[in-house]
Amino acid sequence: MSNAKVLPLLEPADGQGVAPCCPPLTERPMTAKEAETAARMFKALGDPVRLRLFSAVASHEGGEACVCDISDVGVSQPTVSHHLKKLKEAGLLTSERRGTWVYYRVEPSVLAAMGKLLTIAPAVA
Amino acid sequence: MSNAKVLPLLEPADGQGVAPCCPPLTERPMTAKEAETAARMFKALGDPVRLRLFSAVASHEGGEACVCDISDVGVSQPTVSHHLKKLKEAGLLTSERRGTWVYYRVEPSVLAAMGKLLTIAPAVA
DNA sequence: CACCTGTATTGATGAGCGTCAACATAGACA
DNA sequence: TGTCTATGTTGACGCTCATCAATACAGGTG
Repeated sequence: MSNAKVLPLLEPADGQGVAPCCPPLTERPMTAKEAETAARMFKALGDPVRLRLFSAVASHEGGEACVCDISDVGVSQPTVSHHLKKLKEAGLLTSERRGTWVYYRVEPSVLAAMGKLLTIAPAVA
Repeated sequence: MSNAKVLPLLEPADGQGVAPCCPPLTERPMTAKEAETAARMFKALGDPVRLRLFSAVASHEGGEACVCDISDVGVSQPTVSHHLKKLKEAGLLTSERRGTWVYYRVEPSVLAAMGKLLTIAPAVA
């Protein structure tokens, strides 16, 4: 149960498209269901410690990092583990155990989807 | 005290640039202070009701909306007012009273800054 | 002035969250 | 097997938050 897909925030992106959960925030008012989905992602990044952990993973070589590489954020080890779990449950990270260490990696499609959410002009095709 | 700048999330953008609070999440690990700042914005959008309110304002004609236009989100009027205040405190919205009604409008530079935070490739100049 | 509508504030309540110490689990190695 | 390191889980504590009813405030109209 390492890379469990906990939330269907967005489809696995069949070809190369991103298949975001919702249109840009500025395109039309979000429905309740869309907001529920998208808010989970924003909420996951709404904690300073989680944001640092996520940034540490995202900026690490190869887009992945061992827990031991990123756990210097000023909180205890159980708290780090707890936050990484939250990021995983939000669909922002995946994890994989390799020997003694557990490596976390970003879900690039989610990052792109969130970026599109904040797009100003939809630029209709 | 209508358009009070509550948080110095980003500079007023002198020329036309955005002057974001922090580099893209993927560029390098965020510092504690950067994370504190950016997390406030994400946290503000981390509630479904607030996300709907923000989207309603952002997608409304002219980028602004009267409270009466967007308060149909399934919660009481005081709760709507409370969430709009939170969005304002996070620097995502500004408000202005015009006669009987209060109009909220998005801070476009903040939207752009958040979008840049989620940029995948920094595309070094 | 009084009255009405739109919006904000107050105070209370219950749920959720961030944090830690203690403990548990997984894998490597001898 | 036992032991060590890395990571996850449990349980508890205090704090924050989302929500509402009641109330207050602002501005318009009569």
